[in-house]
Amino acid sequence: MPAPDVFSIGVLSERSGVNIETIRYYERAGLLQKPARSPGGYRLYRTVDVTRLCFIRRARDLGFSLDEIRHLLDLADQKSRSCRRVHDIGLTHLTEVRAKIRRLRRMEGILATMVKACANGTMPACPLLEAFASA
Amino acid sequence: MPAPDVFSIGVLSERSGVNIETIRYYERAGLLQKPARSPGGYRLYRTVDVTRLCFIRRARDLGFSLDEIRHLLDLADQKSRSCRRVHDIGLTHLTEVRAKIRRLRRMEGILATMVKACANGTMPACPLLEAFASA
DNA sequence: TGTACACCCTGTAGGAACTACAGACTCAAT
DNA sequence: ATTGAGTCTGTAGTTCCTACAGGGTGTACA
Repeated sequence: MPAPDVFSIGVLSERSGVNIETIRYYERAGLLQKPARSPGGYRLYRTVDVTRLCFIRRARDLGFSLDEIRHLLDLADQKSRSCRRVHDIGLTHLTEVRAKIRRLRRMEGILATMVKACANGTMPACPLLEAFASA
Repeated sequence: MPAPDVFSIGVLSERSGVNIETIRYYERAGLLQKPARSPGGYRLYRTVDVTRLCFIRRARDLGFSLDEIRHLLDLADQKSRSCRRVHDIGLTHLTEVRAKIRRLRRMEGILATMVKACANGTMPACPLLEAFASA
């Protein structure tokens, strides 16, 4: 590895918690820029790539599609030059994020109730399903 | 349709917001019980199926895998007889749900800041990526 | 009664987002 | 110079859907 702040895909995988194969897949899918290469053809990464990959991982875990994440990353990269466009895309995602938070809160409350009741040994009728019937 | 509280897969799809093909897929995958059939072989559903499907849809949207949802549904169905087991599984999911809420909150704050700044016409340096670097 | 026409059936093949090899090459340490 | 872990490309498999094709069902209306 030529420089101390440059590292291999294995190290990137370890630091980001993203599978090596998945990293290469994200590169093919255009979510990560093609990295520099060592003389022997090894991919060379930097800290900024760890940050970006962590973001992708978290966003995926929260149910965003790769397409949505591409949009969010474009926001971060400020590829959409127009402030108006940044505003609009941001607002759309904001609405979605808030809806997800609401639903998770509801799920949280219900799970907490179940867990507490179960700790007491009294299993309540399960309200998990009903909670999502409406919203 | 034999009875008024019994309906076809098309109606179920409409009421739950889940694609017809996906409903059949969930049945194959064992997330939905095999429904009753009309004399001609049509699937017959009831309101309880709408509830269950809505739950699956929401949970998927929140990033849970079908396997995790199976677990949650088992909790709801109380297939896991032991209260201790219900407690443990519930607690695991509760921890996960709370972590998701934390991350979404962070994302919400950042998006809100960006959107507000953009409404003023001043584009800030983007903190979206950094937000997920640590947790 | 028959005949449209929308709906449903099974089965299979595709897409998205990974994941897991195989077979060959690289790199660092000895 | 050699060994062994790590990486390369390419391809094939998995999960979770999604979209037909080709055929049967249900009902409404003439």
